[in-house]
Amino acid sequence: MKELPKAYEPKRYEDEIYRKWEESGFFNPDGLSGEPYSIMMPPPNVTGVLHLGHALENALMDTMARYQRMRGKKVLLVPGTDHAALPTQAKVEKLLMQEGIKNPRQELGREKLVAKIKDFAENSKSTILGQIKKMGTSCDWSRLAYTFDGYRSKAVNEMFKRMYDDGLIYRGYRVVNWSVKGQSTCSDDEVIHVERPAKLYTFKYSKDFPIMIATTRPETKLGDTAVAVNPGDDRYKMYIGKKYQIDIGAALPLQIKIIADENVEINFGTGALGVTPAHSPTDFEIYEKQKAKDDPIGLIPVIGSDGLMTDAAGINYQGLTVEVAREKFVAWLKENSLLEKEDDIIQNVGTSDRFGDVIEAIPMTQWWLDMRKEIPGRDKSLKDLMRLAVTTGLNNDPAQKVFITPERFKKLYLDRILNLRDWCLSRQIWWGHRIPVWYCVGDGACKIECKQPIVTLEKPDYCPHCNSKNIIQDEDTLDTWFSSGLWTFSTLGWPDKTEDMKKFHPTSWIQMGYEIRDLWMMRMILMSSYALKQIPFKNVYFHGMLRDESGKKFSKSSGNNIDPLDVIKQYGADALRWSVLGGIAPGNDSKFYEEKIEGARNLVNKLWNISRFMVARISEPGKDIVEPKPKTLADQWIMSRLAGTVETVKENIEKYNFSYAGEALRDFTWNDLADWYLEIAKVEGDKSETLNYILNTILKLWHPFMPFVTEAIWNEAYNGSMLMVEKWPVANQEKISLAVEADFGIIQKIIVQIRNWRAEHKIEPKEKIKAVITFGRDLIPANGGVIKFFGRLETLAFVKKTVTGEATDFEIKFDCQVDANKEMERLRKEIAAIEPYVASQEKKLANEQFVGGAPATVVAGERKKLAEAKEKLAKLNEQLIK
RNA sequence: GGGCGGCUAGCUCAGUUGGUUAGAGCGUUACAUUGACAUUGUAAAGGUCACAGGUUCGAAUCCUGUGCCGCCCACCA
Repeated sequence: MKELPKAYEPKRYEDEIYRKWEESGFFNPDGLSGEPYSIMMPPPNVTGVLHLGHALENALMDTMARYQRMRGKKVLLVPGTDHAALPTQAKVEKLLMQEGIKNPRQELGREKLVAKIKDFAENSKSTILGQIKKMGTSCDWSRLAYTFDGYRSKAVNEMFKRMYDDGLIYRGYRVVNWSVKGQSTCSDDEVIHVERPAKLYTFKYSKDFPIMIATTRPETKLGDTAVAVNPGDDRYKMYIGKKYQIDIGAALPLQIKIIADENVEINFGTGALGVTPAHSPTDFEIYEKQKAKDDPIGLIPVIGSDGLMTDAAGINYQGLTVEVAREKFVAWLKENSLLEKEDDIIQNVGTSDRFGDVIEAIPMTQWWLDMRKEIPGRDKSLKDLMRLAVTTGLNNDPAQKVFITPERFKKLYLDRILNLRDWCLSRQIWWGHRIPVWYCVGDGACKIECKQPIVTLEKPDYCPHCNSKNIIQDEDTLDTWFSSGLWTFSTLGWPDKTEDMKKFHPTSWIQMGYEIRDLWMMRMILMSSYALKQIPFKNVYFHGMLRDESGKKFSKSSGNNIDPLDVIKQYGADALRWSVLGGIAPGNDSKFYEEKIEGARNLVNKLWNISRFMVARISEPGKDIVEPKPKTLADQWIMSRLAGTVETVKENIEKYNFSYAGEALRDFTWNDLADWYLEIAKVEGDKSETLNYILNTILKLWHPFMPFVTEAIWNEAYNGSMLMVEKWPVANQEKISLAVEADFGIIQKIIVQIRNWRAEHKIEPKEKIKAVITFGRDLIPANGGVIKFFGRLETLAFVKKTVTGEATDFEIKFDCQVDANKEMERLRKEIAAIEPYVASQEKKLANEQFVGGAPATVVAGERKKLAEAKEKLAKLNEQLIK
């Protein structure tokens, strides 16, 4: 027997326990046997510290990892961090600007700025890793990965080269999403659409121009080269093919060609679209289409990468910001009576998710990944692979199919890839994987071939064509998601053919927030399907977002930020884990607030205290014990409930219903075990074996959810061994007995009735009363001791029922001074509650359609219910008359 | 414009293929307090399951429509 402190103090145990786990070597799968089970941690960005969302992710991953480890799997959970190219550079630049460095890129230059970012990244990396440990996450630190370390860089270059050699990566002059503030491109996924009021201007290029057009961006009209109309539009048909030369103030007169395009809607606006190929992705597509049709139109960039109007915009506009140029151009239209009208509208404007400024569409030469092109020798495009991975499975192999939880996200994913355009890979920021492409800037002796980019894994010494040593690397870096897309296998040593690759890929399960579905899941599927012909993971689970009490996202800017470390400090890691996991459903957001953490802390403490109680009553604690033989109904009952709980917990973890699994376990622990069985143990006595068995089992069940407190108790109770690698309990199905549970339910009902009666008659809890129970079944007197104890009865007598009614029936009479009026009132209240029910049951059973239509078992059940209710009612009426 | 999710007790949420008198936690109220635990116990109050139709013997659950809240996608100039 042991004396444990009254309350669980997480601080006393957590760090030491984590150290013991780490030292045990069981975080590393090499020390485990069994079937491999792998989870890759979504690497947190090295932009700062972990927030609550990460706490949720760690709780989810670790619960799964610990469960699987105890199930006897060879579990690998790889920790890591993401260099998060653009977000990190944006963040550090912002900090530097706050320190007074106005233009960090100009003032520091590439090398120094990258060094600063690296410092910052390394710093936040170590903070983050420390936080992951605090959460109790059982990951293999020997396989720690970073998207920007040597191994991962090697994988990135390899992937780029393979894709380039396959003709999927190309360099092309196209319209990109350009952030003027960030001085970089971004992908379509990083553009956030924001609704803003805007003006829609309807105007003509000149007095004799036959068609009106409308626009929200008048200043770009200085670069128009065509007007597109629907070929079926009778108003404009006759103009198709005609060319007009007009002067609206641009450097050169505009050459406007009237062209036909099916996508122009006749009924929208003026039914004509002013085409600005340089500054609209749609118009650029028209430009390309026209080129393909051998009926080319021009392309005039009038906005530069600095966000100012270019020379091509004309002497009156060049150097102006777009806003000023817009006003000026509109003024000019008005002066020349070309403006038909201006309407106020709400417009969706694309903004940069990191820099926040409005995204300009600007044509540039960039690196692209082709989504639609057939992969050499595979008869499929990347887009096809991405689709097949979730539908039939890659190569029609069901083993190569990704299962998505919740299922509705599968449809969203498929819809998304349907509209996928080529992925712009290159970024002009400096923090990130430099594109593995080199150019010969030769010594004048260059050949034409020297203009070709050289794509190699490492810097070549010579130009392969002219042998010049004058070779420079592409200035640009890769989209950060390119390296994240490789995560499931770059973490396992790819492109080398490692043992880990063989064992752990495809990975078993991954979890992530739904907000990065398009950014990350899609690209992992793309990369893995392409390079390995394997899916990256067999199962993917999407969690929702944690919000505060009023439904707002947690963020520093809205001042509602909660630091997981503070929560751990105050309540412990187990409480934090439980509070983020409680009440969540796959794919749904959930709310997080103080009371939830308190509730979790109370639960942790409750578990601690029932364990204390049990440990004190176990004469020979031992972890290798056989199932005890039940001696009483209560024993049978608790064993049945325990077995049922083992089953429920397992089933629900495997269906990713973490919340439900936990609730079932809580329900058993608190309501069945603590409130009933442990109380019974006080009267029935001699429960050592059973208590040992129960404690043993529930600690294992609780471990994935609350690793620290369970390990602490385990160590106190069964010192020497480690709970983390104990075998997960197997439900003894034979012990699950509905009959036993129903029988015990009768005893509970009797006790509740006595308690109620006492409460209603305001009988002091201390006061012992006498009672007589008329019973129909022997199990009632057999549990007399329990009833007497719970009901605080002085004496309890039993009378066997003479008339046989319902088998479960019992009646309690109290020998005690009570207020007769109160008793009448109580009886009336009870009668009033039952009467309507009896009436509705009678009506239901009188309904021939119900009796005829419903299954016999249902009808029989309803009949029984009616009989019981009627009997109870009769008895109450009888008592009332007395 | 298209789509998705939510609407169940004061609050946060369960409710698994339609079948007890719709549940839990928190909060509230009353009572208790040397007991493994006040980070506790016992009990009570509290719900037209957003609304309107429909299918069915029977609907919180299935179908249709409406409303409100939240989110995602889209090149509507």
